[in-house]
Parts: sequence; C-alpha cells; structure tokens
Amino acid sequence: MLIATLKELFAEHGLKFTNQRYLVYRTMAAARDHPSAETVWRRVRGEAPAISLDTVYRTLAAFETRGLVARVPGGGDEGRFDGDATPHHHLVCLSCGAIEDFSMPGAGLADLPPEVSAWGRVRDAQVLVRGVCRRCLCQVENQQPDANQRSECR
Amino acid sequence: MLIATLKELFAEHGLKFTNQRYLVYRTMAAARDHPSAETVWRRVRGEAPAISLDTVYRTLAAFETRGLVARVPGGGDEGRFDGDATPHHHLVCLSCGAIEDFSMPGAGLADLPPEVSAWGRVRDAQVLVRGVCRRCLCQVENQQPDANQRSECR
DNA sequence: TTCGATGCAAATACTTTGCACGATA
DNA sequence: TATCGTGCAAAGTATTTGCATCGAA
Repeated sequence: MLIATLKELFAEHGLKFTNQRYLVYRTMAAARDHPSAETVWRRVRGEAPAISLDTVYRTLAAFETRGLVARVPGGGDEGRFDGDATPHHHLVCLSCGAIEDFSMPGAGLADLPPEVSAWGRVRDAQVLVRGVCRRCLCQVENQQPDANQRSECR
Repeated sequence: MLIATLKELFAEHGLKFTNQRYLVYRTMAAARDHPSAETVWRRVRGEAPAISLDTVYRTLAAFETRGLVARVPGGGDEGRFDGDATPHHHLVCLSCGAIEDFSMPGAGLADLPPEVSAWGRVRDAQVLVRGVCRRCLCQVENQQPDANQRSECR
C-alpha cells in the first residue's frame, strides 16, 4: 500500500500518521501468523529500534477499535492480532499457540440464527477451533518410539 | 448430582474428592453466566469461607484438563469458565463481558471442512460471536436523549 | 501552535508457583 | 501411610497508565 494512501486511511480514522504506526501497520499487513504485541514489537524494532512496547500496545488497540486489525480469541494468555480484519475462521493450537486461518461457508454473519440479532449488535462472528496441530502431535509421537497406533503425522 | 456419583466421577479422572472440589463443581454446574475464577471463588466462599483463590484456579484447571468444564474464549483479560462442556456456541458482549450460549445447527464438529482434519487433532469447535448486548446498547441510548435513530432497545 | 502520540517507568490485573501443612484413599 | 490437595505468600506475565516530551497537522 502506498504511503499516501495509508496516510489517508489513518486520517479517515482520526489517526495521525507516525512512523511507528506506519511500521506496525505494515508489519501486521504482512504477517500471516497472528502475532502477539511483543512479536510485532520485535519485528518493528528492526527498523525503528527506539519504539517502545507500550506504543505497540497502544497502536494495536487503536487499530483494533477502528477495525484495521482484529484480535484473535482463544490464543491463551497473550493477545494475538490479525492483520486481516475480514471475516474468516481460526484454528488454534493449544500446545504451541500457532494460529491458522480457515474458511467455512455457511458459518458467517449471514448464517447466524435469529436469536442472535435479538441478543444485541454483532460486531463479528467466527468459528474457533481449538486443538493440537500436526506438528505438535508428531513431536509427541516421536518421543514415544512405541507409537504403534494410528499416526496423524506426515 | 449425588455425592457418591460425583466421587466416582472424580475418581475416574484421578482426582481425590475434597470439599473444595465438590463446591467448585457444584457451583459450575449451577452457573449459567460463565463465571471467572474469582466469581466462582466468591460464590464458593459462602459455604467454605477458608477456600483460597488459587485453589479455585487449580481446581478449574484440573477440571478443564479433564473436560469437566470448558474455558470460554474471547472473554477479555480474565478467564471465563463454562460448566457445560458439551458443544455449543457463545455470544460475548465486549462492553459488559456478559457471555450467553446459543445453538446453531450446521456449525458443529461434523461440519468442519476437511482441511481442518489435516491441520491436526480437534478438541472443540464453536462459533464465537462478539458484539454488544442489548442491555449495554440501551444504556448508551438512554444517556443520549437525542436518540431519534432506530432503536435496538426494548 | 495545538493536540494527539511517544517513551519511560511505575502500576495494575490476572494467574501461577514454592513450600509446609493437612486430608484423602 | 503415601500421595495428592490446600492455603499462604511471593513471583511471574501480560497489559495499562501517568507524565513529560516530541512531532504531525
């Protein structure tokens, strides 16, 4: 995205354009791994060594409020953020914390039952799947040489 | 549930039967509001004033591991627990933190796309709806007497 | 020039852990 | 009686906040 365009986007949301916000935005747009605030911080520090962690927190909070990033639920103690704020679903590994996207027709906002609109105003709806990713399953399996059961690995 | 039955249930899961665990279990089974650990603690203290908060944390963790309670995702900073560990979906109010259940056929474990089973082993799947509940919407509306827009209240 | 944004440090909130004692099986 | 569970206090982790300074508009 062009810097000029991004400047406009920020202005539309009442946000001043700063180098820190630019870098956080760019990092989030490029990230596919739903990073935590601290992870974003580490990445951004490569280009702006002086940026502080609380600025990253504040920036992500400002972006989240305005729908520029989304907070991914179910990711354990630490908040995880998604640069893709369009509707989609998530797979969360309870073992390593990895988060992946997946798509599932028929489980979007339009498919919610009527009782939901009676409940209040919906901001977002997503399917959240929690489990253990294949990589973690295989690590455990490899530690037990007597694994003569069905393998979910490879 | 009979105490003898509960004793058995605990034994099946390798848990000793203690008064604290009994009370936490009973509280969770009766709760409909997906309480936090601290909320459970306050309730249990009515009957066991000496129970400590960390025992509640440990007990809920032990129950969660064994599938006796579930942790509800998306509930903000503090962990929220569900005495009903059977599959169902959740509505989370971002304003007051209230959590409600809802049901939605076609969005269960059996309806997940095949790519999910390739990802790893699924523990649970649920639809998570985040928004603002009607009660909170109406509070805001009542604070603005000039609310001549469509009302989601009443 | 003004007001929002940032960095620093301290504070807060929630949860976990070490340890000695107590209670269950 | 051996082991697990509990209470207490302290520690740990993630996040937020006060304040003075800085910088975008």
